[in-house]
Amino acid sequence: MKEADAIKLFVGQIPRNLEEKDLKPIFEQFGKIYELTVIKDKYTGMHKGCAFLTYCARESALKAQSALHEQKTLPGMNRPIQVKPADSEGRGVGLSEDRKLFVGMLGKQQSDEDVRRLFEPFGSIDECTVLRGPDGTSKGCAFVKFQGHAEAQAAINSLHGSRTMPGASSSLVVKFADTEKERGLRRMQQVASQLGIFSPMTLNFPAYNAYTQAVNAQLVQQQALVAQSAYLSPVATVAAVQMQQMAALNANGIIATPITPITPSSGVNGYSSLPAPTNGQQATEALYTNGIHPYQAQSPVAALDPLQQAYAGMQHYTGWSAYPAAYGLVGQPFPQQPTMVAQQHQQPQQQQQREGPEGCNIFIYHLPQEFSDSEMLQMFLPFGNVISAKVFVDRATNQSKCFGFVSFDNPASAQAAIQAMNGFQIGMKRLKVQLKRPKDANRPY
DNA sequence: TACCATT
Repeated sequence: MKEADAIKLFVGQIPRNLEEKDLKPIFEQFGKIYELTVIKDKYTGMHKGCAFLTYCARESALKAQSALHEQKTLPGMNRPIQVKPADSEGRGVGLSEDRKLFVGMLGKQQSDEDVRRLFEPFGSIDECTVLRGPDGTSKGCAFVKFQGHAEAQAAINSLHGSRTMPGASSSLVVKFADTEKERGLRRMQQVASQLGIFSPMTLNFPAYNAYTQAVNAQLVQQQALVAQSAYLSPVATVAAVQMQQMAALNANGIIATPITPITPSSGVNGYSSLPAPTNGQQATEALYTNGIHPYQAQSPVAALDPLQQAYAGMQHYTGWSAYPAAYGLVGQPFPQQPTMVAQQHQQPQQQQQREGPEGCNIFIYHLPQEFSDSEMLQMFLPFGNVISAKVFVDRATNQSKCFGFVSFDNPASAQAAIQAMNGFQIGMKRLKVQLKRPKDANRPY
C-alpha cells in the first residue's frame, strides 16, 4: 500500500475548521494519500491546527513539501502552511526539544530573515520563525531551531543579553523553548490570570489564619474527590476541581460577584462563619505561607498523566490550590461527575455541533477572547454531560466572537450551569449565561 | 516578558 521509504509529513498552520475531508483535495494533487490525520487533543478531541500526512509514494511527499511548505497560506491563518517530515521521522537529528530556542525582545520590525542572520553564525538552522499576532504584527519573539543541541547552546551563550534591539524594552532573550510540560503550565497560568488569580510569589500579604485552617480542612475533601474522579479522566478531574474552586470563589466575592446571587449552602463546611478574605491575593498568600497544597507526595495525583501533572505543578507556583475552600460551597448542588470526557476517550471523533433537547442548551456571552471550544468545554464540564461546546468564530479572521453554545443531555445540568456561571466575572467582563432560545422563538407563527 | 502545532 505504501512504499517502504515513505515519509510521514507534519502539516502545520491548518485552520481549525478544516477536517480530513477538507484537506484531502489540497494534498492529493501530489499523489495518492496513504493516511491523513488531523491531530486532536487526546481528551477533548479538539482540533490542534495540524495534521500528519503520509503518501503512498515517497516522491509525492517530496513534491508536496516543496510545493506547499511556507508557500501557501490557508484562509484565516497568518502564516504559511508547514509541510515537513514529522518529528517521528527524524533520523539522526535530535528531538527538537533540546535544539529549539525561544528568542525574545526582538524588534517588532525584525523579519524571519533578520533573525536567521543573527543566528546563522552558530550553526545550521532548521527553522526560524517570528511569532505574529492575528494582524500580522510581530510579537517580538521567535523560534529558532538548530540542527544540534551544541549549536543552540552556543547561540545562547553568546547572544542572550548581548544587545538590545531597536524598539525593544530590554536586552535580547535567548533560551531553550518551553517543553510541552512547560507549555501546559504556561497555559494554566494564563487561565489563572484571566480569572484574576495571581502568583503568591509576587505578593506579600499577611496570612489569614482562620481562613487558612478552614482551607486546610477542605484539602482532605479535595483529595478525596481527586482520587475518585481520577478514575474517570484527568481532564474531568481538573475541570471539576477548577470549577468548584472558581464557582466558590465567585460565590464569595473573592474574585467576583455574580449578578445572579448564589446562596451558599450554609454550614456544609463551616466556611460561611469564617472571615472571608477581601481578595484572592490574600487567600493565596495565606495558604502558600503555610506551605499547604493538595498534591503532596502521597497524593493520588502522583501517578497521573502529564496534563494533570502540569495542573498539579501549577498549584505549586500559582497558588491555585489556595482556592479549594470552596467545597460544597456552591449553592447549586454540585454537578454529577462529568463523564463526557471519559466517553470521548474512546470516541474522540465527530464532536459535531449537536444540540440537546429544549432546555438543555445554553448560550454564553462575554467569553474571554482566547477561549476556544476546549476552554469553554472544560468550564462547563462539571455541570453535567456536555454534548457539545462551540465557540463562534469569525470565518475571516478565525478569531472568537466571544460567544458560544453548550449543550447538555438534561435540563438540570443546564440550569446548574446557568445558576453558577451567569454573571461570573472574568477580567473586566461578566459572563452572560442563559438558555438558548428555541429556533422558532422569534418567529411569529 | 511574548513560547506556533508533533499522534
